[in-house]
Amino acid sequence: MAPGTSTAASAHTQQARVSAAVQAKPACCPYFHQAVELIGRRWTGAILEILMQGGSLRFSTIAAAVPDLSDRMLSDRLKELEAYALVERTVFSGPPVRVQYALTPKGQELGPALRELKSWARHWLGAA
Amino acid sequence: MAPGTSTAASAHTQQARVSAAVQAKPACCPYFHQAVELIGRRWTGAILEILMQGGSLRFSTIAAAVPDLSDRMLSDRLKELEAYALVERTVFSGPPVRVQYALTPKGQELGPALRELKSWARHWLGAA
DNA sequence: CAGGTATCCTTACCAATCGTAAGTTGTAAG
DNA sequence: CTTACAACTTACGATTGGTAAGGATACCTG
Repeated sequence: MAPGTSTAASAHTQQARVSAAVQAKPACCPYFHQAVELIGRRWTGAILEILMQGGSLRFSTIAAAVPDLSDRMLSDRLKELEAYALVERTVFSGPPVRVQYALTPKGQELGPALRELKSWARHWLGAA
Repeated sequence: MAPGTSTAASAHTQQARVSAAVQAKPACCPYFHQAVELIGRRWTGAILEILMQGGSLRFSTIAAAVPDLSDRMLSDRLKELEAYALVERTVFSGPPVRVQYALTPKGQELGPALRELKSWARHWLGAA
Protein backbone atom coordinates (compact mmCIF):
# COMPACT_ATOMS: atom_id res chain seq x y z
CA MET A 1 0.00 0.00 0.00
CA ALA A 2 1.51 3.25 -1.13
CA PRO A 3 1.76 6.41 0.93
CA GLY A 4 -1.17 8.75 0.61
CA THR A 5 -3.75 6.11 1.36
CA SER A 6 -6.68 7.63 3.15
CA THR A 7 -8.83 5.55 5.45
CA ALA A 8 -12.15 7.19 4.79
CA ALA A 9 -13.86 3.93 5.71
CA SER A 10 -16.51 3.99 8.42
CA ALA A 11 -17.10 7.63 7.64
CA HIS A 12 -20.80 7.01 7.27
CA THR A 13 -21.29 5.65 10.77
CA GLN A 14 -19.16 8.47 12.11
CA GLN A 15 -21.22 11.02 10.24
CA ALA A 16 -24.36 9.56 11.75
CA ARG A 17 -22.98 9.64 15.28
CA VAL A 18 -21.81 13.21 14.99
CA SER A 19 -25.00 14.37 13.38
CA ALA A 20 -27.03 12.92 16.20
CA ALA A 21 -24.91 14.86 18.67
CA VAL A 22 -24.81 18.15 16.81
CA GLN A 23 -28.11 18.46 15.02
CA ALA A 24 -30.87 20.46 16.64
CA LYS A 25 -33.68 22.70 15.48
CA PRO A 26 -32.49 26.23 14.75
CA ALA A 27 -34.25 29.46 15.54
CA CYS A 28 -34.66 30.77 12.02
CA CYS A 29 -31.41 30.17 10.11
CA PRO A 30 -31.23 26.40 9.70
CA TYR A 31 -27.49 25.99 9.34
CA PHE A 32 -26.02 28.54 11.71
CA HIS A 33 -27.05 26.54 14.75
CA GLN A 34 -25.52 23.38 13.35
CA ALA A 35 -22.29 25.22 12.61
CA VAL A 36 -21.90 26.80 16.02
CA GLU A 37 -22.63 23.55 17.83
CA LEU A 38 -20.13 21.77 15.60
CA ILE A 39 -17.17 24.05 16.05
CA GLY A 40 -18.22 24.71 19.63
CA ARG A 41 -17.72 21.14 20.77
CA ARG A 42 -14.97 20.89 23.30
CA TRP A 43 -11.45 21.39 21.88
CA THR A 44 -12.67 21.72 18.32
CA GLY A 45 -11.84 25.41 18.26
CA ALA A 46 -8.30 24.89 19.47
CA ILE A 47 -7.70 22.07 16.99
CA LEU A 48 -8.96 24.14 14.08
CA GLU A 49 -6.86 27.07 15.20
CA ILE A 50 -3.54 25.28 14.99
CA LEU A 51 -4.51 23.57 11.74
CA MET A 52 -5.18 27.04 10.34
CA GLN A 53 -1.57 28.06 10.82
CA GLY A 54 0.28 25.17 9.29
CA GLY A 55 -0.30 22.76 6.45
CA SER A 56 -0.34 19.10 7.45
CA LEU A 57 0.16 18.18 11.08
CA ARG A 58 0.62 14.78 12.69
CA PHE A 59 -1.52 13.43 15.50
CA SER A 60 1.18 13.79 18.10
CA THR A 61 2.07 17.27 16.90
CA ILE A 62 -1.47 18.49 17.45
CA ALA A 63 -1.59 16.76 20.82
CA ALA A 64 1.62 18.50 21.85
CA ALA A 65 0.43 21.88 20.63
CA VAL A 66 -2.79 21.82 22.64
CA PRO A 67 -2.11 21.38 26.36
CA ASP A 68 -4.61 19.35 28.37
CA LEU A 69 -6.02 17.75 25.24
CA SER A 70 -6.09 13.99 25.69
CA ASP A 71 -5.59 11.37 23.00
CA ARG A 72 -9.19 10.29 23.26
CA MET A 73 -10.61 13.75 22.72
CA LEU A 74 -8.25 14.49 19.86
CA SER A 75 -9.15 11.22 18.18
CA ASP A 76 -12.88 11.89 18.60
CA ARG A 77 -12.71 15.45 17.37
CA LEU A 78 -10.58 14.59 14.35
CA LYS A 79 -13.07 11.89 13.38
CA GLU A 80 -15.89 14.41 13.62
CA LEU A 81 -14.02 17.00 11.61
CA GLU A 82 -13.21 14.40 8.99
CA ALA A 83 -16.84 13.28 8.90
CA TYR A 84 -17.84 16.89 8.22
CA ALA A 85 -15.10 17.19 5.59
CA LEU A 86 -13.35 20.00 7.44
CA VAL A 87 -10.08 18.10 7.68
CA GLU A 88 -8.50 15.47 5.48
CA ARG A 89 -6.73 12.45 6.95
CA THR A 90 -3.77 10.93 5.19
CA VAL A 91 -1.96 7.77 6.29
CA PHE A 92 1.69 7.09 5.49
CA SER A 93 2.16 3.40 6.08
CA GLY A 94 5.96 3.33 6.17
CA PRO A 95 7.10 2.20 9.61
CA PRO A 96 6.29 3.63 11.96
CA VAL A 97 2.89 4.56 10.63
CA ARG A 98 2.27 8.26 10.41
CA VAL A 99 -0.98 10.10 9.97
CA GLN A 100 -1.28 13.67 8.84
CA TYR A 101 -4.23 16.00 9.09
CA ALA A 102 -4.85 19.06 6.98
CA LEU A 103 -7.76 21.42 6.44
CA THR A 104 -9.91 20.98 3.37
CA PRO A 105 -11.07 24.11 1.50
CA LYS A 106 -14.29 23.88 3.50
CA GLY A 107 -12.23 23.97 6.66
CA GLN A 108 -9.98 26.78 5.49
CA GLU A 109 -13.01 28.91 4.73
CA LEU A 110 -13.73 28.97 8.45
CA GLY A 111 -10.66 31.17 8.80
CA PRO A 112 -12.42 34.54 8.58
CA ALA A 113 -15.01 33.58 11.18
CA LEU A 114 -12.38 32.27 13.57
CA ARG A 115 -10.23 35.34 13.06
CA GLU A 116 -13.17 37.59 13.88
CA LEU A 117 -13.80 35.58 17.00
CA LYS A 118 -10.15 35.74 17.99
CA SER A 119 -10.17 39.47 17.50
CA TRP A 120 -13.22 39.78 19.73
CA ALA A 121 -11.61 37.56 22.35
CA ARG A 122 -8.45 39.63 22.45
CA HIS A 123 -10.40 42.84 22.75
CA TRP A 124 -13.03 41.80 25.29
CA LEU A 125 -11.44 38.96 27.21
CA GLY A 126 -7.88 40.19 27.07
CA ALA A 127 -8.62 43.45 28.82
CA ALA A 128 -10.07 41.82 31.90
CA MET B 1 -38.99 48.93 43.79
CA ALA B 2 -39.01 50.73 40.48
CA PRO B 3 -38.76 49.11 37.07
CA GLY B 4 -35.27 48.68 35.76
CA THR B 5 -34.02 46.92 38.84
CA SER B 6 -31.36 44.41 37.92
CA THR B 7 -30.70 41.39 40.06
CA ALA B 8 -26.99 41.10 39.59
CA ALA B 9 -26.71 39.37 42.96
CA SER B 10 -24.98 35.99 43.09
CA ALA B 11 -23.07 36.90 39.98
CA HIS B 12 -19.81 35.96 41.62
CA THR B 13 -20.76 32.37 42.30
CA GLN B 14 -22.18 32.10 38.82
CA GLN B 15 -19.00 33.46 37.31
CA ALA B 16 -17.01 30.88 39.22
CA ARG B 17 -19.22 28.03 38.09
CA VAL B 18 -19.09 29.07 34.46
CA SER B 19 -15.38 29.67 34.52
CA ALA B 20 -14.77 26.21 35.87
CA ALA B 21 -16.74 24.78 33.00
CA VAL B 22 -15.30 26.91 30.23
CA GLN B 23 -11.73 27.58 31.17
CA ALA B 24 -8.99 25.45 29.67
CA LYS B 25 -5.44 25.96 28.54
CA PRO B 26 -5.20 27.41 25.04
CA ALA B 27 -2.83 26.45 22.29
CA CYS B 28 -1.11 29.78 21.85
CA CYS B 29 -3.75 32.53 21.92
CA PRO B 30 -4.96 32.57 25.50
CA TYR B 31 -8.43 34.02 24.98
CA PHE B 32 -9.59 32.51 21.71
CA HIS B 33 -10.07 29.11 23.28
CA GLN B 34 -12.08 30.57 26.13
CA ALA B 35 -14.28 32.46 23.68
CA VAL B 36 -15.04 29.52 21.42
CA GLU B 37 -15.86 27.24 24.33
CA LEU B 38 -18.09 29.93 25.81
CA ILE B 39 -20.24 30.64 22.77
CA GLY B 40 -20.02 26.99 21.76
CA ARG B 41 -21.87 25.71 24.80
CA ARG B 42 -25.11 24.12 23.85
CA TRP B 43 -27.81 26.58 22.73
CA THR B 44 -25.65 29.63 23.40
CA GLY B 45 -25.25 30.31 19.71
CA ALA B 46 -28.97 30.20 19.03
CA ILE B 47 -29.72 32.46 21.99
CA LEU B 48 -27.16 35.02 20.91
CA GLU B 49 -28.47 34.90 17.36
CA ILE B 50 -32.00 35.97 18.22
CA LEU B 51 -30.77 38.55 20.71
CA MET B 52 -28.72 40.04 17.87
CA GLN B 53 -31.81 40.78 15.85
CA GLY B 54 -34.00 42.53 18.37
CA GLY B 55 -33.47 44.78 21.32
CA SER B 56 -34.83 43.46 24.61
CA LEU B 57 -36.53 40.10 24.66
CA ARG B 58 -38.42 38.39 27.44
CA PHE B 59 -37.67 34.94 28.79
CA SER B 60 -40.74 33.37 27.27
CA THR B 61 -40.12 35.10 23.95
CA ILE B 62 -36.68 33.59 23.64
CA ALA B 63 -38.00 30.20 24.67
CA ALA B 64 -40.67 30.39 21.99
CA ALA B 65 -38.18 31.49 19.34
CA VAL B 66 -35.80 28.60 19.88
CA PRO B 67 -37.53 25.25 19.41
CA ASP B 68 -36.40 22.37 21.64
CA LEU B 69 -34.81 24.73 24.12
CA SER B 70 -36.05 23.93 27.61
CA ASP B 71 -36.60 26.39 30.43
CA ARG B 72 -33.72 24.94 32.39
CA MET B 73 -31.20 25.31 29.60
CA LEU B 74 -32.36 28.82 28.79
CA SER B 75 -32.09 29.82 32.42
CA ASP B 76 -28.61 28.32 32.71
CA ARG B 77 -27.32 29.87 29.51
CA LEU B 78 -28.73 33.31 30.32
CA LYS B 79 -27.02 33.18 33.71
CA GLU B 80 -23.74 32.33 32.03
CA LEU B 81 -24.10 35.07 29.46
CA GLU B 82 -24.95 37.54 32.21
CA ALA B 83 -21.95 36.39 34.24
CA TYR B 84 -19.74 37.08 31.23
CA ALA B 85 -21.45 40.43 30.71
CA LEU B 86 -22.66 39.53 27.25
CA VAL B 87 -26.31 40.12 28.13
CA GLU B 88 -27.98 42.42 30.60
CA ARG B 89 -30.93 41.28 32.68
CA THR B 90 -33.62 43.74 33.64
CA VAL B 91 -36.56 42.98 35.90
CA PHE B 92 -39.86 44.85 35.66
CA SER B 93 -41.66 44.14 38.88
CA GLY B 94 -45.06 45.38 37.76
CA PRO B 95 -47.54 42.53 37.75
CA PRO B 96 -46.96 40.07 36.38
CA VAL B 97 -43.21 40.18 36.77
CA ARG B 98 -41.37 40.50 33.50
CA VAL B 99 -37.72 40.01 32.79
CA GLN B 100 -36.01 41.33 29.71
CA TYR B 101 -32.68 40.39 28.27
CA ALA B 102 -30.58 42.50 25.95
CA LEU B 103 -27.06 42.36 24.59
CA THR B 104 -24.43 44.54 26.16
CA PRO B 105 -21.88 46.28 23.89
CA LYS B 106 -19.56 43.37 24.58
CA GLY B 107 -22.25 41.03 23.34
CA GLN B 108 -23.13 43.12 20.32
CA GLU B 109 -19.50 43.13 19.26
CA LEU B 110 -19.82 39.40 18.67
CA GLY B 111 -22.04 40.24 15.72
CA PRO B 112 -19.33 40.28 13.04
CA ALA B 113 -17.95 36.93 14.14
CA LEU B 114 -21.39 35.33 14.22
CA ARG B 115 -22.28 36.82 10.84
CA GLU B 116 -19.11 35.36 9.34
CA LEU B 117 -19.97 32.00 10.81
CA LYS B 118 -23.52 32.21 9.52
CA SER B 119 -22.22 33.07 6.08
CA TRP B 120 -19.93 30.05 6.16
CA ALA B 121 -22.78 27.84 7.33
CA ARG B 122 -25.06 28.94 4.51
CA HIS B 123 -22.35 28.38 1.94
CA TRP B 124 -20.95 25.08 3.15
CA LEU B 125 -23.78 23.43 5.04
CA GLY B 126 -26.63 24.81 2.96
CA ALA B 127 -25.40 23.27 -0.27
CA ALA B 128 -25.40 19.72 1.06
C1' DC C 1 -60.02 35.16 50.60
C1' DA C 2 -59.91 30.24 47.80
C1' DG C 3 -58.76 29.26 43.29
C1' DG C 4 -57.00 30.21 38.65
C1' DT C 5 -53.58 32.42 35.60
C1' DA C 6 -49.14 34.30 34.03
C1' DT C 7 -44.14 34.56 34.21
C1' DC C 8 -39.71 32.98 35.44
C1' DC C 9 -37.25 29.95 37.09
C1' DT C 10 -35.78 25.28 40.33
C1' DT C 11 -35.44 20.62 41.48
C1' DA C 12 -35.04 15.70 40.56
C1' DC C 13 -33.63 12.22 37.80
C1' DC C 14 -31.54 9.88 34.00
C1' DA C 15 -28.85 9.82 29.56
C1' DA C 16 -25.07 11.69 26.86
C1' DT C 17 -20.57 13.73 26.91
C1' DC C 18 -16.01 14.43 28.74
C1' DG C 19 -11.51 13.46 31.41
C1' DT C 20 -8.02 10.24 33.06
C1' DA C 21 -5.55 6.32 32.80
C1' DA C 22 -4.40 2.19 30.91
C1' DG C 23 -4.26 -1.17 27.02
C1' DT C 24 -3.68 -2.40 21.86
C1' DT C 25 -1.40 -2.91 17.24
C1' DG C 26 2.60 -3.01 14.51
C1' DT C 27 7.38 -2.27 13.49
C1' DA C 28 12.08 -1.60 14.70
C1' DA C 29 15.99 -1.00 17.74
C1' DG C 30 18.92 -2.75 21.80
C1' DC D 1 12.92 -10.62 25.00
C1' DT D 2 12.29 -6.03 26.40
C1' DT D 3 11.80 -1.30 25.19
C1' DA D 4 10.23 2.50 22.40
C1' DC D 5 7.45 5.13 19.00
C1' DA D 6 3.05 6.34 16.80
C1' DA D 7 -1.82 6.40 16.67
C1' DC D 8 -5.43 4.99 18.52
C1' DT D 9 -9.07 2.31 21.67
C1' DT D 10 -11.25 0.81 25.89
C1' DA D 11 -12.92 1.26 30.59
C1' DC D 12 -14.81 3.90 34.05
C1' DG D 13 -15.95 7.68 37.00
C1' DA D 14 -17.19 12.73 36.75
C1' DT D 15 -19.42 16.52 34.53
C1' DT D 16 -22.98 18.30 31.63
C1' DG D 17 -27.36 18.23 29.19
C1' DG D 18 -32.46 16.78 28.43
C1' DT D 19 -37.18 15.95 30.23
C1' DA D 20 -40.71 16.51 33.33
C1' DA D 21 -42.53 18.32 37.18
C1' DG D 22 -42.95 21.75 40.84
C1' DG D 23 -42.28 26.31 43.22
C1' DA D 24 -42.28 31.64 43.88
C1' DT D 25 -44.68 35.80 43.30
C1' DA D 26 -48.51 38.51 42.43
C1' DC D 27 -52.64 39.86 40.10
C1' DC D 28 -57.61 38.74 38.91
C1' DT D 29 -62.16 36.41 39.47
C1' DG D 30 -65.90 35.14 42.20
